[in-house]
Parts: sequence; C-alpha cells; structure tokens
Amino acid sequence: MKQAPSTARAVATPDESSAPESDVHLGLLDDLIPFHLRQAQNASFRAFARRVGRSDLQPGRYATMMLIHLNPGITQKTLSQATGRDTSSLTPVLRDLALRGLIERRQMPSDRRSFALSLTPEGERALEEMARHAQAHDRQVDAIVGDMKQELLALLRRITAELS
Amino acid sequence: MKQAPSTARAVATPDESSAPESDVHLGLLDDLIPFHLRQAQNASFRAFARRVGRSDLQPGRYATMMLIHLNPGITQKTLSQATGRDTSSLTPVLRDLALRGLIERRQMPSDRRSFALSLTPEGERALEEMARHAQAHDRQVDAIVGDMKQELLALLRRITAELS
DNA sequence: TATTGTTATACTCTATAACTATA
DNA sequence: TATAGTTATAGAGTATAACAATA
Repeated sequence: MKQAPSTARAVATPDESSAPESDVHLGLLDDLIPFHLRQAQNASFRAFARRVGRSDLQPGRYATMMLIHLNPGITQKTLSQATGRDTSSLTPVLRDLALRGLIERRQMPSDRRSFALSLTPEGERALEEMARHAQAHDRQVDAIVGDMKQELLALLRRITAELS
Repeated sequence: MKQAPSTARAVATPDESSAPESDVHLGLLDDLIPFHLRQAQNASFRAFARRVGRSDLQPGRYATMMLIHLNPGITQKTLSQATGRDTSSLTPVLRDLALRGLIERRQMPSDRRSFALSLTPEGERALEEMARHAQAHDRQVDAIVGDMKQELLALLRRITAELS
C-alpha cells in the first residue's frame, strides 16, 4: 500500500498545505486519496496498538477472531477471501490461535478437506477483552469524524469494493 | 492494525449489510471506521501493486522517494517523523536505495550527525516511471469517490492528525 | 547529557511453489 | 482434474536496545 502521487516536481519549492507530521512538504501528495488513506490507516493502527499495549492478544489477530466469532463454522478459504489474504497466510495465524486454545477447528464431514472454525469459550473471553480496547478506539475515531461518519463509511466501502 | 469492533455477538445470526468480499457476516464490524479504513487501504495498495507489477521500484519505496523528491536535503529523522516510522526502520530502506543509485546522502557540515537526502538523476527517472502507474491509480480512486473527494481528504487528514 | 543515525536482532504479515488429502 | 489446506521458504516492513559519533 502506499501512496500514489503523480508528476514529479523538479526540485524544491513545494507548496505545503496541511502539515500532518512535521513541516515536511507534501506537494502533490497532499491531494491524493491513496496517500492519506495510508496515513490515516497507519495512525489508526498505531493508536489502537498503543491502547492494547502488551496485551495477550495482538491487534493483528483481532479482525480474524472477530470474523470467526461473527461467522462460526467459517472455513479458512472463506476467511481468507473476506480479508483478501492467501490461505497460506492464514495457516500460521490459525495454528497459533489454536495452540493457545482460542479457536477450534473441526473437520467438516460433508467435505473433509475443509475445517469449520469457531472460537472456544476462552477465545470468546479474549475477544471481549480486546473488544473493550477496540470500543474505546472506535469511539475516539467516531468523535474525530463527527456527523460525517456514514458518508465516510460509504466512501470507504465503495473504494474497497471497486478495487477488489 | 486492525479493526476494532465492539461487543461480541453471541453466536451466529449476524446481520449482514454490505458484503465486501464474499457473503461473510460483518456484524458490528460493518459500522466501524477503523475496519473499513483498513479494508480500503488494503484494497488500494493491492490495486496499486497490481499496476506496478514486477517493476524495479516497489510500491513501498514510492512514498519515501516522493518525500525526498519533494523535500531535497531532508534528514532521516524528519523523514521518519513524516511517515511515522522509527529511524531504524528507515536505515535499511535508505541503504538499499543508495546502493541502487537512486538516492544520495551528503553529510551536513552544520551538524555532522545528520545526512541530507536527495534523489539522484536516476532516482528522479525511477520516480517518474513509478508516478505514471500512481497517476493512473489516483485517477481510478478519484473516479470512485467522485465529488466527495475534498470531504474525504479532510476527514482522513483529521484522523491522521488527531491520532498521531 | 542529548541527539542522529547504525547495528543486531526479532517479530509480524504476506506471498509463491510444491505438496497432501480429499473431491 | 480441481479444491482446501499445509509446508517450506522468502521478503518486506517494523520495532527495541545497545552503540558510535557528534553536539
């Protein structure tokens, strides 16, 4: 992910606009959606990680567990599609979660190649603890966005859908 | 980074809303800004990477080079602040770019602890080639967002600023 | 003492290719 | 033949801690 600028500018002389971090010139970057999408996502992730701190469950595992919680019996294939990852990326994550007793994998009788995923009671507890941090984070971002939330969500969903 | 949901839902029975990837239930996730921020950023990055293909310059290097281009003489410290990374994360990236002849590092006479970064002519050429891909990507995202672009940029900038 | 940057090290996330087992 | 998932392997990106050079 990253940004996407445009024509390169000759040398210095950039015009600043908003100065997100320091007084670094962003030039044309400042008008590009992919750039700011990344900056915002990055800031949001770090803020969330800061909240979670040295918790047992790391931020990266949260979406995975939440999706399993919301879709008990989901297979790895479906889960990988939902998050846009290859199934091989999911294997070590799920193995780790299973080893720690947070998820359960049951071979499906109908198709023994597949495994139905679900959270264990301990997994549900871990998820709820993480959810407390997440809720605080969500509320903070909601407050920043204010009454534009629905419009923002609509735009983000559209970007995701059309670029997938 | 990830998303942040909230209260866990008991078992199945999730209400879907928008079905971004497959027909996976998103439940409360679907109403959370951090979640969709990540999904959109992820989709945007992948779309950009797809465009660039097996190019010499990878997407991850693009923002770094663009910022050096826009701010010739910038130091590693300032650059790391602008992108929210630790200086130690930047070291290998800059070393690689320097080895490939794309950037130049001049020790500053005023403070010999610092190095002034700039693109070489070859670096400028590489950046311009990458910028062509980026422009096409930018235009695609612009088209998706339509006339809401300025509002979206304003929201993303605000999220970045307030969570930093 | 404080700051810029590097080194050593480690961890997370991700992918590709080859593979197993099922279908 | 095609699909679900694993293994082996690799690469990108990031961080912390200890350090060197300089301020």
